[in-house]
This record gives sequence, structure tokens and C-alpha cells, in this order.
Amino acid sequence: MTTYTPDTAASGVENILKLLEGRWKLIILFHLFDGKVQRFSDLERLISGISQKMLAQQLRQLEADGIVSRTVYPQVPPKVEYRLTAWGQALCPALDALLKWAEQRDSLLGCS
Amino acid sequence: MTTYTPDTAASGVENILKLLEGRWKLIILFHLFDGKVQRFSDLERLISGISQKMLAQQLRQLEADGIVSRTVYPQVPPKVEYRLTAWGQALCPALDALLKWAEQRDSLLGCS
DNA sequence: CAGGATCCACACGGATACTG
DNA sequence: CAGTATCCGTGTGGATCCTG
Repeated sequence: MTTYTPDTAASGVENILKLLEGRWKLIILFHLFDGKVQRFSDLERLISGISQKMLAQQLRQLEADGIVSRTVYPQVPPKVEYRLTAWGQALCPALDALLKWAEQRDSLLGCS
Repeated sequence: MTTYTPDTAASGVENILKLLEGRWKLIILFHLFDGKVQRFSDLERLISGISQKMLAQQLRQLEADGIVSRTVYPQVPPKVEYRLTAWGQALCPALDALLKWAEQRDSLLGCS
């Protein structure tokens, strides 16, 4: 437990948010939701419109930030699996809340 | 209640996520958290590093998407207040979950 | 005070081709 | 299969100046 002023809290949030920035990161995470394990080609197929470059790049960043883990099976043809780390799993409630939010849209939009 | 296949669910998520994309949107929302009401200049001061252009632009988009509402007081000098709409308020649990997630970082990062 | 308008740079992201 | 490498366009966002 470190000291926690409103100021450091705000900058902390911004740093955390940066980890999730990027057009595809949250979408990727949604596909790893719930302990799901996906291969590179799975994600490529599941996420329509993403390029290999972007998929690889965003996965690298998520990995570097400790949110997803990468497992390489040394075989031919190569097989690589992605899953959430413990910390990544901890994001699930937030992702879930986002889904819930999306579902509330129609019923709340009129209420101004 | 519309028909809901996994496919439309996925694209629905993506559409929702697009509403939150943009370097400053979530940061702005954090400052309107909890029913807080902020003036343009307040946000400008609270969010260090943001330019007027970006602040205005992202607020316009959030407004157009029905997430924040804008209240203009016809007076000189002008006074404009921003707050979350009902739907925007519904995002709070998700934002809260994100904060919680950030706080778990240190304790979970080692667990692979 | 709350922005609109304008100019500009770079990073982000797309398409394609190639590789271990 | 799971990526890199390269080239390239565009959008995002920054800085500055101006206005009701």
C-alpha cells in the first residue's frame, strides 16, 4: 500500500489506460476472455479486418505489459498459444462490465 | 430485444469499443465519474497535456454518442458544463472495475 | 470562457511480399 | 503456421492564432 493522492491516482489511471490503447487490444482481450486459449491463426480468423502485422504487434505489447502470455510449442508447423496472465484475467470483470454497458444502450439512450 | 448471434454480439462489442476509442476519451470520462460536473476549463486543467482542440473534439464525439451531455449557460462570459448522460453513468461500474484492475497490478504481476 | 480554423508532423495502421 | 520486413497513406493529435 503506497501513499495515494488524487494526483498520483489520476496519472496512474492514465498509465493503465495506455496499456489498453490501440485499435485492437480490447477486441483481442475479449477473445481471450474467460481463460480462452487461442492460437495466432484463431485470433486472425476471429477478428475480422485485422492484419497480421497489427495482430502480432498488439499481442507483443500486451505480452510486454504482462497482460497476455505466449506459449510456443517447438514443432513443425509452429504452434503458438495466447492466453491471459493472472493480471489479465483480473481484467475480466471490467470487460464484463463493458459488455453489460453495451447491452443497456437502447434502454438508456432516451433518458438523457 | 433483437436476435443475437455470437456474430452480431462480436460486432456489437466492436462498435461499442469504437465509442471509447481515442486517446483522451476514457480519461475525460474518469473526470466526469460519479456524477461530477465539469466546465470546459476544468477539464482542460485536470487533464494535463490535452489541447483545446482535442478536448473539444472528444467531447463532441462523446456528446454525439450519447455518453456525455453539454449544458450551455447563455451568459457572458460563456459557461458550459459537461456531465454524463444516463447511459454514460451506466459506464461507471466498468470504469470502477478498471480502477480496481489497476490496483491489482503489483500483486498479480509475478504470478505469470 | 469556450471554443473554431488552420497548418503540420508523425505514428498508427493497412497491403503485400517474404521466411523459418 | 506464425510471424517479420517494407512501403505507404491517412488520421490523429499538437501548436498556434483567432472569435463570439
